[in-house]
Amino acid sequence: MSRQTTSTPSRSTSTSGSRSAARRGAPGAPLVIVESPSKVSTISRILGSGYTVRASYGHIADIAARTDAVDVADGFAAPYHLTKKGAEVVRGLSIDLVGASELILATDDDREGEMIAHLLVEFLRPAVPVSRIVFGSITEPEVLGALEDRRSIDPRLVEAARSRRILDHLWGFRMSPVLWEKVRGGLSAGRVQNPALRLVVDREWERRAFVPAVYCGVEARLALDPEVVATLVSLDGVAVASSKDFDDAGRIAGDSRRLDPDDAAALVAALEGGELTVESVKKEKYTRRPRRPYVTSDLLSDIVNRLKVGSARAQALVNQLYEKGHVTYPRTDNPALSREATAAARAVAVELFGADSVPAKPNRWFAKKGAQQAHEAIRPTRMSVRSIRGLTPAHAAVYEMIWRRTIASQMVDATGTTTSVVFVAEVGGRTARFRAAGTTIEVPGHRLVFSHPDDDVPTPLASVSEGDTVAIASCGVGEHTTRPPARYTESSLITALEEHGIGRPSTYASTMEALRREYMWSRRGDRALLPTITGIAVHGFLALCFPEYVDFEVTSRMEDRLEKVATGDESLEHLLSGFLLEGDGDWPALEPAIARVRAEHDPADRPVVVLGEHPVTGESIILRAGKTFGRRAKGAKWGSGAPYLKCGERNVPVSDRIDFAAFSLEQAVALVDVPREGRDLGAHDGESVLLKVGRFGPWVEHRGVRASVPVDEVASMNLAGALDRVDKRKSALARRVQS
DNA sequence: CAGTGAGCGAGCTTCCGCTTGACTT
Repeated sequence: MSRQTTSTPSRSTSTSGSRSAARRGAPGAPLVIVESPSKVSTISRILGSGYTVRASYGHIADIAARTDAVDVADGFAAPYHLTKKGAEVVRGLSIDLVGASELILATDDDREGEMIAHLLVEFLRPAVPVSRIVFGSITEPEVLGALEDRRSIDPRLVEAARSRRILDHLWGFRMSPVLWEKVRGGLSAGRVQNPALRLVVDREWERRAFVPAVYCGVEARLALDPEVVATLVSLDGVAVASSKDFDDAGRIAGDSRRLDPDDAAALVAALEGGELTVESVKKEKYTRRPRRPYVTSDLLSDIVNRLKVGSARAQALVNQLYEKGHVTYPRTDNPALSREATAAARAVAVELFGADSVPAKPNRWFAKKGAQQAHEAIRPTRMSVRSIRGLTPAHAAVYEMIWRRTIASQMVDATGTTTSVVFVAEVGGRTARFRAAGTTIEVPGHRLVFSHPDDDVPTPLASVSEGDTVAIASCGVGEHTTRPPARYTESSLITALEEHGIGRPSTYASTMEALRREYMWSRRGDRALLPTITGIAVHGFLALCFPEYVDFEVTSRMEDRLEKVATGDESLEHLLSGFLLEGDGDWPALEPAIARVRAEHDPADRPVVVLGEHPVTGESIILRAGKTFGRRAKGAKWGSGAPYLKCGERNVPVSDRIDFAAFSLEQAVALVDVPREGRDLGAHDGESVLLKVGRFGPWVEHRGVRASVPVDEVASMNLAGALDRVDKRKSALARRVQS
């Protein structure tokens, strides 16, 4: 949804008169402006009645959402206009400013906060003295201390923010139209979404190319207490291949060898009822630090995984806890805890688990390079409060996660011992070595409070010594298959973006929604993200024509350059000119690249994939993204824009949402072989059953009832199968009529 | 994202980053 920008006042004008009296602060009192209204009451309480505290509600102004918003010829000038909401905010603040003795800008301590402060001055035009203060957390010492540490707005930081804003605008508003021209109307490109899409699409190609390897292994259950399962690791000194030894093509990558099934069977037969000798016992210290206190990406991931909700809902849950004052600021990239919070978390741990549960020197956590660090980690505001009455179960669960994670972060490492035992057996003239490993945790430390699905599960190993012989309780051959890399979920995608420093805590959830518009989807009840055919086509196009602009490192390079702007070592114009016009060490010039692609790239050369040849006609079958049709604002389409299969002269539509990794030549042939007018599967009740292929995929029809057919069932679809689908559809329709 | 299934017509789409509401069920 695009934001309207206007500086004309609208509605609530009639009430502004009466509001002004109520709103105006104490005469002669300084006006303090923060970004978020939920900070207002706390800061008000700290400052007392001598100050008026108000909020800007985030950004109040923006550059226009139009391609011509930036005047390149005029040194990349891009005027900021009040947004619709910003105009209302500014109107209210001007009233608050009447009679104020001074204006104190207390927006967040980061680049965007500096820009908001700057824009407030630009649009409020105060006649009183203006100063800028920052505080890391809303505590009395920090806030009062900040008042003693006034500064002016940093114009370089503002310039860095402006550079970021304009660069993103140029990128998005110049590259998107190339997609409309070369791929399909309505599509979008941008600094954050390009690499995010790449992650999802690359993973899909990996899965498509993945060749599972089938291999067998031998496992021996040993008569120990607790029972130990030892795995065959080598035969006659040659390593036996296991899942980690195979690459994505199903080949063995290292020196190991696939175990021959006959060898395995012979070995099992020989070992049955026998024993293994302990060849070596190796003990290593096991240590795991606590996880860092929550930053937005970690917390969203954990909520999405544990509560099975989308990232937007996850973000809303945290926001609501914050708005009620239960947790600190919910959008942060900084895992650091304040000194007070650290002490409070330690005190809670000591009270619950004793003095030994915290390290002598408090654990400290640091933000990654490039992080904005305007806030501390997400933590309970009152550390001793373990649960809060009156919350919904979802809110309570999120609060408890935050509480646990915070306390755990201040506790001692989990330590223990990892024991690895090698067993040997000489059977039938062959030397078989087995291995078993186990971990015992002696000091659980932080694990007492916070557990994570990725935590190691303790697996105590029975005590054995070198030279011991151990009876084999049972022995067997196991057949295993390697698995392709997992698809991303919103949770893991957000984590990956955060690791690359791409996107900001305030935008992760909306980035997911933006990508779901055209580029990715998930099946009902499944969180795995699949790229659409459009998404695969767009990424393919971008990777081919603008390889530097799908790079995971572009954002971090941009951040380095913005840092130079912030320190005064580079000008906005120099940075943007390099980015758009001339190119420099960090990026090729965007505009010439676009001109080249416009002139040289033929949309006809953009198959998504050549699936292979039709076994009968010999023609190649090609999957293509939809034609360059536009889409009306209200959703009605100009052209179908749907992807299609091309086989000779014939075009067959395919759903944008198919399982691309599994989409095979056989499936494509089955689709292409369905005639345009449909295939008659036979008659039932005097009327024929028809199989057709439409733009939402294949479907069958009988007596006006239509039911869709999964792509992988087209080849084998017959009269009985079609009637079955039609019947199911009929009863689904009937149920719907009832309710 | 349930459950659709045209083939005309010639003007729309788009970025990232701050922050809450005012809608309905």
